[in-house]
Amino acid sequence: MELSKTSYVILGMLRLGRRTGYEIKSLVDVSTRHFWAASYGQIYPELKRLEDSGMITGEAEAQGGRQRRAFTLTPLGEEALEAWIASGGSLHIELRHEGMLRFFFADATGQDEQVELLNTIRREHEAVREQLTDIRGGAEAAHIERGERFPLMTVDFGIAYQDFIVNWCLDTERKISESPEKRS
Amino acid sequence: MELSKTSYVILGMLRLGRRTGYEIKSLVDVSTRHFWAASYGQIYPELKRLEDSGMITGEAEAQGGRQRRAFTLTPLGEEALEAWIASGGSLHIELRHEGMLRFFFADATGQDEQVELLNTIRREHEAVREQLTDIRGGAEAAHIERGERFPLMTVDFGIAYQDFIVNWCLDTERKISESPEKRS
DNA sequence: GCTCACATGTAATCCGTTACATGATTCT
DNA sequence: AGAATCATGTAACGGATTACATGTGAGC
Repeated sequence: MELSKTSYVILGMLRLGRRTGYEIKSLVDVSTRHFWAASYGQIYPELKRLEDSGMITGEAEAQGGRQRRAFTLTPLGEEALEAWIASGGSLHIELRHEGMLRFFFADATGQDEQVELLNTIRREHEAVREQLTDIRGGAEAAHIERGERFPLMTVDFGIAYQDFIVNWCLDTERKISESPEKRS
Repeated sequence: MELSKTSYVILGMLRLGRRTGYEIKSLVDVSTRHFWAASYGQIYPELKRLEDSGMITGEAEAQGGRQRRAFTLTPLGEEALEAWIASGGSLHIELRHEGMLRFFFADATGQDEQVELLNTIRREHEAVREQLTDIRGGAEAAHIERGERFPLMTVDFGIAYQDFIVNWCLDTERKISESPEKRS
């Protein structure tokens, strides 16, 4: 049984406790989103498949009239999760960066546009950096309260990563501004 | 007329000279692939669409019996390319990193597996770094011979980016090895 | 003669997002 | 009363990869 990466996201989130599809999505949005996103359109069908294969079990919680199905990881699911984390082999690593793509072709424009492009890129990454600092508190709390170290280390990686790109933008902007323009 | 990002890749590559679909694909593989990949399954249909909309023109080159259609950028295509590079607004930036995803959930495994995971991640990025250094010579030549600065800057960004992650892996490995394991 | 690089394309498939449809509960 | 949040799901669509099908030309 081949599990998609996104199904491991679900298994991983359920390992931290009993959760609904909605809660999984919310958690993803404040934790893994920056290196692995997931939408309702993936999560709900995948929950069904994982239940069918016995990796998770869902129980309806009648609280009032609101429908709500919370899922728990089964031993089988936990095993699959741990095997995936520990499995060697190649990783799916993929970057799509429209900013870098434009930058690659930026010989086609003038210096002003080049600098403006770098500013646009930098602003995007600064915004993400800010989101990550907002999130960090929660990850820190999870570390202190429940001993979960890795979510915090992951957020800190994310912040350092955004900083790296922001600084590259600033350095490169300086470099471009200083050296004379040669329009090709 | 809405162009996809990948069609701009094609326009951008054609701006550097007359090229076949095959050549565009080869070029992408040694230049933009690390932040924007493209496959034949996208390139050939997209060439057709771009030709239909008048952004590029293709001419058959009868050299021997081998079929070959090389494309050139039209003024319309060049305009579209430049407008895209200079256009502000939000950029499509997306990262999918299975290594970070596993790392996020790594509280579920032991210290040995955690260290091994970091090694796996590091090795992947070292491999990409090596590919980029192989490419760099070509980008440098393009700079010196044809004044194309941005491809070289982009490769250098890529190398620095890989180095950043490699170093993070090394730092984090040290951190994990030093501090006592607390299995949750 | 064989293999590799050149060269063009399409079909099936996968993965993922967006938009839509529906409704209950809680907070202001 | 109205808005925001909780909650579940599906259908349409888009973007991209993989595998397949086909054939030429150059070098060993």
